[in-house]
Amino acid sequence: MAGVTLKTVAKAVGVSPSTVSNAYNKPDQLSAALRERILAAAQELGYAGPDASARALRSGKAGAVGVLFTDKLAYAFSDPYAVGFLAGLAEVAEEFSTSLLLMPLSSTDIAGGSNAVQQAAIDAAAIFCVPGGHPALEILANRGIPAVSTDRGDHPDLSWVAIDEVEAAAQLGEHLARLGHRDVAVLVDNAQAAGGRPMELTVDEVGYTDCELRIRGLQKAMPDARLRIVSGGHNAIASGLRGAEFVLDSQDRPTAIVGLSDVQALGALEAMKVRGLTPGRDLSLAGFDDIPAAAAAGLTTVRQPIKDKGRAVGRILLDPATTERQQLMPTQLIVRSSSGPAPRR
Amino acid sequence: MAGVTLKTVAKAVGVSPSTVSNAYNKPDQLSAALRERILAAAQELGYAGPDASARALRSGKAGAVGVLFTDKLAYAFSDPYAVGFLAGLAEVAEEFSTSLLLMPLSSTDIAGGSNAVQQAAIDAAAIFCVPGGHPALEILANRGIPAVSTDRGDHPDLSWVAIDEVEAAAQLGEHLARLGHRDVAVLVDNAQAAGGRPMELTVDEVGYTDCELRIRGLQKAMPDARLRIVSGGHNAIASGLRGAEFVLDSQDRPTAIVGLSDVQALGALEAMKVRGLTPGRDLSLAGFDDIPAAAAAGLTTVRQPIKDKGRAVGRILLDPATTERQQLMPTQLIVRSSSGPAPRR
DNA sequence: TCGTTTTTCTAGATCGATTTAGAAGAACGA
DNA sequence: TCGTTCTTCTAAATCGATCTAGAAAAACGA
Repeated sequence: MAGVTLKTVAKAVGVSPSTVSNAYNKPDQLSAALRERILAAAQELGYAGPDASARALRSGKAGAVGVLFTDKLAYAFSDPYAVGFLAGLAEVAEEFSTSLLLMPLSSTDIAGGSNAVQQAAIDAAAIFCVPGGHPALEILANRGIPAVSTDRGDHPDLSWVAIDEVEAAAQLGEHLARLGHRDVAVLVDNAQAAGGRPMELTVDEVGYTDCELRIRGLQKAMPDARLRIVSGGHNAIASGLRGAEFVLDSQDRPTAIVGLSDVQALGALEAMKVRGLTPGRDLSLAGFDDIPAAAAAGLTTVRQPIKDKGRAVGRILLDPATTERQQLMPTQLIVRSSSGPAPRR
Repeated sequence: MAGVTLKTVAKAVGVSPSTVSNAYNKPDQLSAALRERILAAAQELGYAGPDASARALRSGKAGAVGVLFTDKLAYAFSDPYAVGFLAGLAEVAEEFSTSLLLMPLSSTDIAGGSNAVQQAAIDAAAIFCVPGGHPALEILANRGIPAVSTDRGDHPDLSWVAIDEVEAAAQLGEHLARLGHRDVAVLVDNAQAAGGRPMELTVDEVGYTDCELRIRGLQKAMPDARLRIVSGGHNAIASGLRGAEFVLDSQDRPTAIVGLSDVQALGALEAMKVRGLTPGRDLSLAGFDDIPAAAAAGLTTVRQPIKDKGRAVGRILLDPATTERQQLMPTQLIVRSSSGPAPRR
């Protein structure tokens, strides 16, 4: 049963291996009758078609696109925003019958090379929300694998599909400033705080490029506001909850909380509920992304077209007809009931 | 820059290719000094480490697990239930630093072999909600790739992690029967109805194994009820909406609607809202899965431990210590406000 | 000091296909 | 009938590593 290769089939039929290969890959290179005969013999022998790895090696095409998907792969799926990106990407991948390879980014043994990013057989890669300077990015670059990022890089020849993070956050900041907010807590994703102990950070300690830019956008729009950057851990509802608790139970409570993702903001919403605080009245709350649950929760947020982002990344990676390798997607401030005028002191 | 291989590095350092290979894979097989020298030379030459495809070919390990993920890959991400499964699987994959290969199942050119399932370099596969008899399953079997399914198969040597679909559905059926329901519409995922035109089906026309079993469970629990099987298309909110519309606007409205997934049920909920129908009073509604949104919507449903399912599948595929290759997971009927007594005629 | 073990490294076969260049034969046009 | 083109098929090189068995050198024990 095992050990049946192209050669076995070729011998059985009495043709050359090349011909068997052609039977599978280039049907017009041999007579229909012979092809039938070969396929039948293959069936008989239990040959399941050309070996994937061998083909990949010889032809130089893996038939798969790698997805570098946030630090913790398992966390990625807890954010509908990330999932939306993946859905868009999958749509295009499906169209080009290409597989999607989700790679864990655990940075163990980077040098030794026993790393998924190092080992993965991929033709190209999509980089979603990976903190700048992550070793995996370097590995990818070293391997010479074309990549598209969801963050604008500084290299002019880097491909990306992104939003104007600074501008988008600035819009939100202006909205809050107009409402009179001068004391704002910002909830960010942070690996350091993942232990469970919420902590306050400086801008430079924020690892993720997009988060950093959003904070700068807020700062720009509300230059004389006090911005506290707080993290309760990875990007998840529980982290938002913890981060918000930390802030709400502190001596001087801010008048507004901004989650740099809706997921974080929804966590903060829970913390507010527990404390009997009404969003938009007692304290303003805003998020980022506009995931479906944000609408249901009445959350003010910044909408970005996430599925389109995924699709665009897919097109750049797979569709040769795509020439624009740097695409800026539109964003929109969505004002809902969770934001309101800052209460008087 | 390009064309740098093991050999190049070996020649540059003045050692054999085997030694360079060992420098990457078996550090204890050579002196630390030489290893340093080799790694340095590799760096210098721009060698990015052993080629993934070549390694996969020679060593027979691809370092990836395939995921056959529902018919339409893009649809899979619209159901939090499916995403939960993936999250659990990803967790285990990450632990074993194995990648996850999401394969599109579009069945084009199955015979020719230009198919993702045929071409994928994978060591094992997880089969999630793929209709029985799908050609991809046969391809997988032919290739001799070990697989774990989320449906119980009939072969005794097949691995699976599943729930007792019949029993789970029967519990829900009993609940509805006790409430006096005798006329129930069942919303199912169906590819035929994907065109946009909702349609009524027979049990045998339902493609998915799990759906079929759940219907049988309902039938078993409510033998003298009328069960109408209806589909509005693929598994998505919009399909549930369309299917429910079809049923609600028909001559004889049922007294209860069961979505065979929460996503479908949530779609039905929207259709009811539009028509001013209060779930649990005017008409009962139930789902399946217990996704987070179900709780928020007050949806009666059958809970299944989806993340654990994903984890269990991952363990069977990757952890040699796992011996139980067929695991039945528990389910639980969650009664919420969306189900109530059948109104008198 | 000599045999033995251990460490360090290498030669050559091999994994399973695809590709390139070209041979053999059939069909064709004049 | 002869040269040309087209179809159908093949031989041999190649993709880039890993593996097995074993050689050479170093370390060790008595």
